[in-house]
Amino acid sequence: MGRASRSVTIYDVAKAAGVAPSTVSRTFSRPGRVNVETGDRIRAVAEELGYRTNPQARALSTTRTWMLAVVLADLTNPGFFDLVRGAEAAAAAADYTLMLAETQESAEREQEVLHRASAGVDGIVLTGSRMTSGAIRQVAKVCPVVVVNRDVPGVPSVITDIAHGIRAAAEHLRSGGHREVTYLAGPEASWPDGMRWRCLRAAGADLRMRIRRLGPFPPTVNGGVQAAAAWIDQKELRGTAVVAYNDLQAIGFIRAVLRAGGQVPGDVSVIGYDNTTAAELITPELTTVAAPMHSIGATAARHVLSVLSGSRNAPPGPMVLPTRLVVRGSTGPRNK
Amino acid sequence: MGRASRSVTIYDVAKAAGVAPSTVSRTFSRPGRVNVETGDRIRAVAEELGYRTNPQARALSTTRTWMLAVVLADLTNPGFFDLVRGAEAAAAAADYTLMLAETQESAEREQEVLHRASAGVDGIVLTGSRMTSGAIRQVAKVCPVVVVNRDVPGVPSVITDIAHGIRAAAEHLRSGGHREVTYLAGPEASWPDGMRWRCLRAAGADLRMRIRRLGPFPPTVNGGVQAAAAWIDQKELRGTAVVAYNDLQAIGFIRAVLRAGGQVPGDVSVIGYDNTTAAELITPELTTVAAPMHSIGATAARHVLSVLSGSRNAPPGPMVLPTRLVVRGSTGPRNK
DNA sequence: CTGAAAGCGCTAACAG
DNA sequence: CTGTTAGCGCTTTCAG
Repeated sequence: MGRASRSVTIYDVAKAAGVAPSTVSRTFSRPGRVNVETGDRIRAVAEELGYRTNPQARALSTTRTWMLAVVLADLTNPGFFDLVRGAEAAAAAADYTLMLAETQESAEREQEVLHRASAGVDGIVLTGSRMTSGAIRQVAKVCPVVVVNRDVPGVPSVITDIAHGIRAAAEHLRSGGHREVTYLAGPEASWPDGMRWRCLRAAGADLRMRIRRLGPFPPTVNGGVQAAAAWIDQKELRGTAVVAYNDLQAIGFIRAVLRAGGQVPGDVSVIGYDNTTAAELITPELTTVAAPMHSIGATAARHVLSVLSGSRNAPPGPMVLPTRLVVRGSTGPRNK
Repeated sequence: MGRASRSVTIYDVAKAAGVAPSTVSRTFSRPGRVNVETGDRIRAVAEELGYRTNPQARALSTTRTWMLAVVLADLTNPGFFDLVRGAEAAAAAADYTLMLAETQESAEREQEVLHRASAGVDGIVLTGSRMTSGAIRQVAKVCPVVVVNRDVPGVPSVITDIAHGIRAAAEHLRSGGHREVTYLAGPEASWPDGMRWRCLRAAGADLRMRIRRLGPFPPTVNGGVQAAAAWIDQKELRGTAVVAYNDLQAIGFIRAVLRAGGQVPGDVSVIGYDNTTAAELITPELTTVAAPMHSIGATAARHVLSVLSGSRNAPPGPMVLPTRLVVRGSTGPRNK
């Protein structure tokens, strides 16, 4: 016999209100199916007694926890804020509570987190995953999952139009006269990294630009600093423009170049990815590819919710949202 | 009768392993109290069947959810990252899972979030609260709470040595020859805001500096921009130094001043608060007061946990952690 | 519309 | 060490 600490239950309320427990239960779970007067009385008594419905007990009999998990690789990455808020908004609209978990870029931690979460939430929005597609499909079997920024066949996902954003970036550089651009690679297990690289290559081929790749480097300011060191080492091969895996990396790169006496965009034009708030903070301000993070989060959450409510029409492929290039001061015409 | 969707339960495992359900239960909740061979067999069978212990059911009989909530005002505020990670580390060490909730600076939302969370988690770390002390005490009655960055009599809390940090800031300015400093106020319901202001006043009185207050302004980059406009309007009264509510505000302030043609620190020295990563990103780099956010989070979480495990010795007052001034390029000698 | 009763999956006495 | 037996608080048939 579990010796739970006493709190106010439907039984207490029922006794105080002179009705059956099931009526109290209905009052809170199916308000329509109870006499409105009785309902009011019960609610009043409940309020007075300080009754709080116990979500665990409810979940036990309904298998619904009314919780959604958003699991992400790195809390620190500003790109996620709006995503989280979008998801939160969509969840709240459906009376769901959001739970956030960070995996710190570790596939192992991610596995563990997912394992835990999947038992306690109704659905999962998985972003920045470092796990294999197989492992993700596995999780998706146990608990509805929507993957963000990655295409995992068989699992619903929402991604952005990377090809378009990268193409716009390449065209922008091309129109500034740049013909040799270096891509600073992000984490190896990152799907968007591979995608950005391929798209940039394709755009380069199309626009007759030479594209080189450097890295991988961590997706952080410090990673960008490392990248700059490597880039500087390249001497004559380095070209006149750089597209970084993300804003943080681009910022680190710019700072390191400036510190080494270089000029941005004088010596090198730099483009980031994500359009985080930091992009506007630095000098020069960062040209970057922007995605509608809020919508992404909202779309993903809404889709998990729709699966939960039994919608059987799995979309044929990933849902794709648009990107756009935001031109600022870190890019300029070629200068040599 | 709740018609829960079938998943693997201890009964299934028990049958397959030829033991009583309670033995299976023990295997997972009290591994010590079961024959190691039997335990191994059960674990093997469980693994094979894909058994997952149901946290809701467990919580129902133990009243322990093994979840901690960290509720914070603004996800975007970089100061929180390390706090969250510290809390996460402490929680993980005790086998607890962290759940994050954002209140977006709204007391109403906060109330609501707390209401929800308190029913589903074992304890709460409450940071950046905008609620009244009374309301917080109320919540604390229902569910163990540790408040961060605020002193709420009767509720355990961890705060930082604001007086020390602000005093160091004032001394630093004073030694640069500054005698008139303006404090840019943060949100009105913010406890640290009031505290910083009072400490700065006190330090000013002590060091014979004149302290003025401007605001309140939002604790954001944009708030800093607004603050700069107000500050510039002050004309002769504005003094030669500014202490902002936080880094974001300080950054906005600096940018706006630079944009208006002013010099930093030439015309005005600026000090932030929090030592967020952005402080190092901007030009000039920001002088700021740093607090050990990771420790704060860890301390808070550990304390909630200790209350949960029945430690009855409530600390007499808030636990206070040290602060220090990080001097960078946004402050310099007085120049007029 | 309301009451009675049977679980949801797990834990915790209590015997043996 | 293991089996038996009551529940934890809530939902949901099934009667009335």
